[in-house]
Amino acid sequence: MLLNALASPRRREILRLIWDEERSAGDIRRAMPDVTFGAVSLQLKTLAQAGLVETRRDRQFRYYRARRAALGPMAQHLEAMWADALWKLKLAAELEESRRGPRPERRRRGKRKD
Amino acid sequence: MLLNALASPRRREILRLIWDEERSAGDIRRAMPDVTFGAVSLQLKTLAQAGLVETRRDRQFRYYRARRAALGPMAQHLEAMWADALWKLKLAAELEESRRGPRPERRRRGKRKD
DNA sequence: CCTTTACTTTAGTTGTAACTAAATTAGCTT
DNA sequence: AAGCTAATTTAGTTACAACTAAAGTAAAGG
Repeated sequence: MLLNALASPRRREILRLIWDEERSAGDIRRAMPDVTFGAVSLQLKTLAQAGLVETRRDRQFRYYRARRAALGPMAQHLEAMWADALWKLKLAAELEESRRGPRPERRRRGKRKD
Repeated sequence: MLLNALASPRRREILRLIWDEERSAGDIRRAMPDVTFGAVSLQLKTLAQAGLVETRRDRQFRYYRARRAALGPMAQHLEAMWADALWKLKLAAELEESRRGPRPERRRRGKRKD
């Protein structure tokens, strides 16, 4: 659901990254080092289910881009928010608030099935 | 926060009730018998904190009314949702889904402080 | 084949939003 | 004053969204 998808500051942060140009999932993750790749992937899935992003696959990469048309009147609202310097601080505060365990992801080193 | 306040189907249901005319808290509660008075009051508080409702006090009653202006472009979006018959079914489904224990409120019968 | 890279999915944890029951506050009536 | 009624607030419960770690999938390159 549109309103539900936009209620999360994390998802709005992602949406903003892919507002003007598509980016790969890894690219998006690199822009938000406080969460794991899995977390970003799940949020992208939520956005996709809400119809707010479009996906393109190329080789081993998946590219995401915001579907502005699907946002209707909210597109303007979001852009206004992002343009407002005060809002930038609010977003930072919101993210800080919802960041409870920012430990780094461990490196995988081959399979360990037992 | 606007988007956050609108993300809850329960709050949108309340907002809709007080869209065209003010209603007392008890009146609102009577329109949603599946939750307690306390639950409605807390949601009204959330809406008030987001600046989405205005309150008026008269004798022992508190009247609430939607502040459409505060909703900006979302006002239209909400009205469009409510006008759409399909959306009515979706709202019903959402509420049904989030209704986990619709037991009636017990009658108070004097204080028991022990 | 095996390993690495890119990403998704699953299983399990945790913080918080939405709720209930009870206590509380406040106004009205007798 | 006591006893209503209207509504809020508090304390505690529960469901769920957001996360992590690990496993799984898939493509590229040795």
